Amino acid sequence: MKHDHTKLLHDVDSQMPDDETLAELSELFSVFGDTTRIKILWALFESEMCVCAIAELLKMTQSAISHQLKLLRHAKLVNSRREGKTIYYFLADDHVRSIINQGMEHISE
Amino acid sequence: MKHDHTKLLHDVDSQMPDDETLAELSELFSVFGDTTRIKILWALFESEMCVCAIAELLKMTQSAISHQLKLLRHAKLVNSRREGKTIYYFLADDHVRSIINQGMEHISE
DNA sequence: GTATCATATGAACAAATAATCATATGATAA
DNA sequence: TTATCATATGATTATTTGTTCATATGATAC
Repeated sequence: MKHDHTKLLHDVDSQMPDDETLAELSELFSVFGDTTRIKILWALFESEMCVCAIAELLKMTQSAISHQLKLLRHAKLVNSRREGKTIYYFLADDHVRSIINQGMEHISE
Repeated sequence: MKHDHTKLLHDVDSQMPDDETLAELSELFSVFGDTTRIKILWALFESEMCVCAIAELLKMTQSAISHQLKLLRHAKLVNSRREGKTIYYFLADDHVRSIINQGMEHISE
């Protein structure tokens, strides 16, 4: 007979957030799950930056950076402001820092 | 003339961790960036669980869960212990909770 | 208006990834 | 040892994802 764990399953399931929330959560983390985007976020720790500066920093095309910034914007991790032709990107809030800091703590052990 | 930002780039670059660290960091976050794995981790918040219980909880095959647990193990987010035929998985440390909590804070705004 | 700089975006393609299937390993009980 | 339960793993496949290329938009200067 296979072993039973219906009681445990019920307890655990009752604490589990709904699927939509968990999907949002994993989507958020997957935004952090790319080297290019992590580098962009880390750069913005120091200062707001325009797209072409980020591209130059990471030695990547403007297009690639722009595509990634779009994802970061949609995840509400960065915001932008226009100044003439230039668009400056900056961190949306402090969660970015704390999430990345927690991640750094984990890998530095 | 294109606009210049060599000074900024130098400053930002000097604060940037090395590529290897940033790669590790993004790999860590990409482990959180999947619904199945987030569900597994959330389940383990409540209690250690054996593989077949997790599979039953998430209504997925044992194989799929086992593959994901492997990734979680390699990221050092979970550990396991054997008890007879059964293998119990549990959270490796408290970073898992704090990272997920920070993520939850961000999406619930 | 035209030219140019800065950025955004759609399509296409290559690489990475998550689930499935079949099978292997490892432990226990008979 | 044979049968069974619990888990792991390799190969395959469908889907997702990141970059590139070409082009579009939007602002400024002339």
